Amino acid sequence: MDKILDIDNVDLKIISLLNDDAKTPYTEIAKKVFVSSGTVHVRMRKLEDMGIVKSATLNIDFSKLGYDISAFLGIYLEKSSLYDTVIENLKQISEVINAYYTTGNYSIFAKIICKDTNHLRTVLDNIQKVEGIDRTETLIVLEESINRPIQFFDKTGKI
Amino acid sequence: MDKILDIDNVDLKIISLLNDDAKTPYTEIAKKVFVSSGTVHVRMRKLEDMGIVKSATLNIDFSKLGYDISAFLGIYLEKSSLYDTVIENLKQISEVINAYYTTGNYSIFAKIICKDTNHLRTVLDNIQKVEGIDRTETLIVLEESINRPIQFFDKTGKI
DNA sequence: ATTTTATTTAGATTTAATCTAATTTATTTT
DNA sequence: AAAATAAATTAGATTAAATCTAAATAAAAT
Repeated sequence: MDKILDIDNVDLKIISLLNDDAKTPYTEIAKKVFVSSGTVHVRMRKLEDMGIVKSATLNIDFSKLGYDISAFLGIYLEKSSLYDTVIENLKQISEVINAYYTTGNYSIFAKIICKDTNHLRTVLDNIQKVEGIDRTETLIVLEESINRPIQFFDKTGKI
Repeated sequence: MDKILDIDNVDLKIISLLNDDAKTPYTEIAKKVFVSSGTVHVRMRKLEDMGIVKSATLNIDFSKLGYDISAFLGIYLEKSSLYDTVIENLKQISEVINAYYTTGNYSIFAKIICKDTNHLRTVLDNIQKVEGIDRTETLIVLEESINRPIQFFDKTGKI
């Protein structure tokens, strides 16, 4: 039984609306989806139980909090078998907020957030020190031009 | 007047707790921060007014919704002056959920989410068709090993 | 020291979340 | 196709939280 079959347009519409603003009351979601608020509750509990909706988080403007630099890091390992241990070490560095195993030249692809260039320098130093990391390439984010949630479609168009 | 000076550890602690679970009732946040729930409200309104907290969104397991492939794209432009118009065109492609202006070799660095390899193929085709794009490099995400919110620190340690 | 200003709080009111039982809708069986 | 069963949805009641207001406290300025 395919999980995706258990998901209908009501579910997707609810996810879509809450993705725009996770604090929207279920009563309001209910009106927009043309069901009762009870149904919204039931559907959301189902989505949470299925692990589809994992949590709700804030969308924060980090630069306004003094975290002015975010950057992507392409990390080259000495041996790709070191992946797991390097990831464990990167978890110890709190500025690393994402890390991925990707196809392409990099062994690990990561995202970091820092306060300023000095902070960035320190973080890069700490990352270079991690056993098994050969070298890194840094892509500093100068502008975020698109940042939006996924949009769902069915045969009839946007949900 | 520096905005960051208006933010104290109470604010950061509130942001930190709500970042873990944006649906946590303010009454519960209040207990953990040792202030009244009214104060949590006031602080959150301040943070929203200052544009620091922009919104709350869901953390969704896209693979369970049938979106099995996410990928980063390094995009090379014919001329870097085409940045703005290319971004406008990328906004029309709903699978593009992030796009950045970054240092490094790429003119644009983007993230896309697709259902399967067929869908990825279509999306890549559509992106290649965008006027001004020279070529792209695709980094397909095979595993997300770290995904967490930023952690705040002051002189005394983690907030 | 006194006034002014800002922040926090307790308590009241409004609003929403959650639960339950009943109804409706859909599915299966005969 | 009709009856029986199962599943989903709803209205309404209860519980809990958000929001507002006015008073109290604390901080800053004169």
